Amino acid sequence: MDLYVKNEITIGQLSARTGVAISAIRYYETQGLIAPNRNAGGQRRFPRSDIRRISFILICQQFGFTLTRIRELMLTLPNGRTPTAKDWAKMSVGFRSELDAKIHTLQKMRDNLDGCIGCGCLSMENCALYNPTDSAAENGTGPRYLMGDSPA
Amino acid sequence: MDLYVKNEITIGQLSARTGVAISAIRYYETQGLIAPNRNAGGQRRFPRSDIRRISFILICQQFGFTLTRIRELMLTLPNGRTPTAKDWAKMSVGFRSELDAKIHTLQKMRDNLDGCIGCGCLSMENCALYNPTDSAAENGTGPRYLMGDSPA
DNA sequence: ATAATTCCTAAACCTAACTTTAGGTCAAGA
DNA sequence: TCTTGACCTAAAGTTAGGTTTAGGAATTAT
Repeated sequence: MDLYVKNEITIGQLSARTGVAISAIRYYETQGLIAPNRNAGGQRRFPRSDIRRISFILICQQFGFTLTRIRELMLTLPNGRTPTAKDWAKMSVGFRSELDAKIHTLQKMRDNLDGCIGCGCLSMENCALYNPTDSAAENGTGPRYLMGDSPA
Repeated sequence: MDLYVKNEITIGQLSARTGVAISAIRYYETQGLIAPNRNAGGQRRFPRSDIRRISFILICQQFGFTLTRIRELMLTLPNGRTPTAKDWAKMSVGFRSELDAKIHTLQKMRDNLDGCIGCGCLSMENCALYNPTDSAAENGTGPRYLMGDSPA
């Protein structure tokens, strides 16, 4: 009755719908990523919109975001009421460009790696693409050219 | 003298060139990702090609590979001699398509997420894009539509 | 009404990927 | 030579992101 009237789901149902383990869902709660209600008996009852929240978490993880960062992102969503399209859109300002940047970086790395493998520079002492004149040391740390710096 | 003749670098130099902490480099050795030589005094001496190996590790990590997987990938590289272009190319068979697939997945997620945010479906009960007729439960677990399944 | 499920908490445990610490050794330059 | 900075090992500690266990309470099915 409770479930029907309030249109809420149990932790088992949320787990089945998202593929996320019950223990993980409880863990997400401890990390402030979701905040389910409780029924009279103390059991968790989740709004259906939490299926979307969980999906969002999974997607963000694929992009390499930590749970801490994901919580920050979701903090801009309303706490009491169900988020509207406007709420999500507001949150996604800047987020979309973060995703774009991440994809861009990966593409760049893939292409450079591809180029380097093609010419053998990943294995050779003097590769114009990767490290011309072997002077990269002066420019600081990191695999700078493959990561995005231009070999000046 | 040793360094000049053998053209090897110290762990501090490798750290400076890659931006990877000395402790991490030692850790990579325990994990079988690199296998430096030792000088008479027992100190590590790295071939310059290990700069590329470290760069490769960093790139793979950005793509979400574990060190275990990365070690597997690099196992196809020769152990004794410096890898040639052909060696790297051989290793990259299949690898390139893994990278492509990863990028593809992220693009798909970004686009679907974008669409969902645009129409508000991440917050609404009945969204044709995300979960038509709310019957996704029958199709198994996971945030299936956002992750790639088509909504039938 | 009772049995089988599902759920609860708290605390311990786990893996990956490192870092820190402690107590020394090696190497390079003045 | 001697001193200072770089390096060594082994072992313990750390953080993220969970899972497992133990002991019990709530719910659902028969």
